[in-house]
Formats: sequence, C-alpha cells, structure tokens
Amino acid sequence: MTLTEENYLKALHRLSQNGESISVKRIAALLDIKMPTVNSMVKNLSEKKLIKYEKYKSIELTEKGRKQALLILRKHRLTELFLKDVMGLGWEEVHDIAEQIEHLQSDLFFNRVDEMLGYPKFDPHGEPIPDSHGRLPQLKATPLSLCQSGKKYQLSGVLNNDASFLTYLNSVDLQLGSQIEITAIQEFDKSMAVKLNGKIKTIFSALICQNLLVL
Amino acid sequence: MTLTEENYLKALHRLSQNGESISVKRIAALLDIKMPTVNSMVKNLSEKKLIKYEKYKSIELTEKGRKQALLILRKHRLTELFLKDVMGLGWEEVHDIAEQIEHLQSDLFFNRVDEMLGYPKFDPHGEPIPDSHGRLPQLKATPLSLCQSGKKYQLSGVLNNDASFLTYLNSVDLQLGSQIEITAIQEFDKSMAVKLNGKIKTIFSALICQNLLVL
DNA sequence: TATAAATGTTAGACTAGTCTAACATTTTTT
DNA sequence: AAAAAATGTTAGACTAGTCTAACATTTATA
Repeated sequence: MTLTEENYLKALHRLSQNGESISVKRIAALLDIKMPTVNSMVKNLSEKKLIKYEKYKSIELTEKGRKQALLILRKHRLTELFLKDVMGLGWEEVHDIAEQIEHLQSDLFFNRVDEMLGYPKFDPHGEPIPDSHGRLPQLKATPLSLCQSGKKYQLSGVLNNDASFLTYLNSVDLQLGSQIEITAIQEFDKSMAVKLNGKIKTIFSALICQNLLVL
Repeated sequence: MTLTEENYLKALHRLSQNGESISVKRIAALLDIKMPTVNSMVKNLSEKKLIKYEKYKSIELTEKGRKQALLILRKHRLTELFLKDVMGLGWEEVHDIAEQIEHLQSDLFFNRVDEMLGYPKFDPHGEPIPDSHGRLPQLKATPLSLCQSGKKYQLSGVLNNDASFLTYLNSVDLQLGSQIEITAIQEFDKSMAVKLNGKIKTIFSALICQNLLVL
C-alpha cells in the first residue's frame, strides 16, 4: 500500500467511527483534497477490495480495509505513546511526528516500541490501541461528563488535541493516570467540582468534562 | 525536498566521498535506477542549485547540496545510534529502519534523539555525525584497525562498552588521550604491535583495534 | 588515428496522485 | 412535481518519477 492509500484508509476509518455514512464530500473535506481526486481513489480502493463502493451510494470499509486501517492506527498510537513516555515529548507535540512514523514499514521497530511500552492498550489521547492483528480491546474509556458524583476515576485520555486544552491540563497538573474525584455536579451547567490527585480542587466546565476520558 | 531527491543527494554525497568523480552511471548503479532517469533527476537537482552539472561532464555537489546531504546523514546516523543504544536493536537491524526515519520532517524529534544520546560526535563506525547546521566535526576519529604502521595516534573513543573491554584498557593503562604508536601490523590476523604512552609494548588483536577510535 | 566500446542524452510512454471544467444524479425546497 | 441546490462523476490536463528505444559523445583500443 502506498502512503496516500494509507491516509485515505485512515480517513475512511475515522469517518466510519461517528456513525454517519461516508460520502465523497466528507472524505474530500477531511483530507483537504478535491472531490474528483477522492472519486478516483475510491475506485482504486474498491478494486483492491478495501472498500465497498457503488456509484452515488455511500461508502463502507470492507473487513480487509478496516483491518488495514486499524493496523495503521496501531502504529500511530504506539508511536504517540513512545514519543511521550520514552522520549519525553509533550502531548501536543507528538501527533505530527506520529503521522509520519506510522507509515514506516518495519514490524521489528513497532514490536520493539510495543515491548518498551509494556504492551499498552490505550494511547495518550485515550484511544484504544489495536493489537498486531488489527483487533480492538473491548474495554472502553468513558467521557467524564457521563460519570457520577462522589466517585473516583483515572484519566485515560482526552478527546481534544488543541494546544490550548492540553496546556490547560498541564496547568492543573493533570496527566494520564491522574486521579479525578468528582465531589459535586452543578445541575444547571453540568460543570463539575473535582479533586485532582487527592490535592488540587477546581471546577471543570461541561466542555472540559466532555473531553476527558476516564476509566 | 522530496524523498526521492533526498535519496539522490545522499547517493551523490556517498560517491563524492571516495575521491573518484561522480558519473551518471555510478549514481544509476548505486540507486539501482536506469541512466535516463538519473539524467533527468540530475537536471532537476542542477536547476535547484544542489549540484553543478554540464552535459557529458562529471557531477559535483554544490555547497548547498553538500549541506543538505549532510543534514540527512546526520538524521541517519543519529537514528542508527538511537535504534541501537536506546531501543536495543542489533547493529545489522538498524540500517533499513534508519533509511526510512531519516526522511522525517521534525527538528523536534531529531533534537530530542540527539539529546538522549548525549550529543554524540561519531557513530559506532567512527563516522562523524554532522551538526544541525550540516557542519562536520573537524577531526575524524578512525578505528585503529584502519591506521598505518609506524605512526602515532591519540585514543579518542571506544566502540564497545563491555566491562571486560574497559577493564582490559585499564589494565594496560590506556585512557582517553593516551598515545598509541603502531610499531608493526601482522598481516595474517591483522593484530598490531603497539607502544602505549611511549612505554608499554603489547599486542592488540584485530578485535581490539576495531573497537578503539583514534585521531 | 580510426573504430569499437562505454557512457551520456533525448524522445516518448506509463503510473500515481493531483487539479479544473463540464456534465449527471440525488436530495431539498418551493 | 418542478426547480434549485447539493453532491457525485467523467474527461482531460499536469507533475514527479520511472521506464525503453534510439541517438550522441567521449574514451579506450586495435
């Protein structure tokens, strides 16, 4: 598979995640590529049995295509974790580098990365890491916004990668694995009073809660 | 620069290393690409002022081209060291992976690699690692195994950190900066008769010579 | 030095991935 | 249900990098 095909597969997978059906227009928008270009790539991927495609109908990944996408995702997420935990880069810095490293062809390299990380199941953004056969772990992290008052959770990821958000998390010393205890939930605006790592007390707005994944 | 252009520059630099002049034929052979293809790329690189080229004449890197090549070489050699020393891969395994990683665009990544390795000046073969401006350290450390009989050298590094090797060096009172004079080279097994610090006379096996870097 | 061999160059074709302009179909609105 | 808007498709062009076949120049050799 070419680098370009891999990027299309990743996009296809991402679009298939949020339930809605996949259209040429949405792929084009996501990849910032014109529709006719997407159209021809869609035909190409269809010939390779990576997607199911009929003119004017919506597009779906085949099992084969989905597996390929998950294998790329695996490399991406392992890389992000490696850059952060082994190399000490910041959350906000790792994505762009991982976008490049995910295309490396070397089982040896990624297996060693996996090993050095202790075979992790989630990446720094809380996304599950597919195994080497392209299968996903069953466990799923929950947004803090759906959690209950009076309980304790562990931060397992974030749903937003904006630098401003990540900077905020750093400012309250919140990292993967940090403990979050919900002491109260404000009914009116769904903001939460929380205690972080048993120490810092603060308020999370609803927007923040929606973007924190916990276990 | 494209990945392909980078590979041509690397090849050009490598060919320029061994003194002989650079021909289309030699580039083609090294990259396993047909001569007409090389010919057109040579024109392209010439337009970009990375090489000096006139029809039927031999090819030379410009200063600009040489600098670019050295920056890629820097990334390659840092990566090899990283894969070996940080990730624990074998020396024979790292080259192919480094060939891919050297094309990553991320100063952040390579600066961190450099930092984690302690800003090394030489790779384990004694090859110099260009700095981030594409400049070479002035002096080139050479494995003792490549040195000449009858000359004097200074120990500038070792390529092996096994306790047994370092203990041996201590036992003959050899330290960084110590003088090594080669008095004879045994042709059969490449072992060397040496005089250390003008005093101790002993024999270094070929293996020892390969692991001592001198200036 | 004339000819043969080696090397270099040009011309033209092909693929992957991109584009714009024009046309087709489906979906939404009136 | 007709018209308008949105979306999808086709046709054809362009670039980078590759190739083969044919031609040109330089170098080596008889």
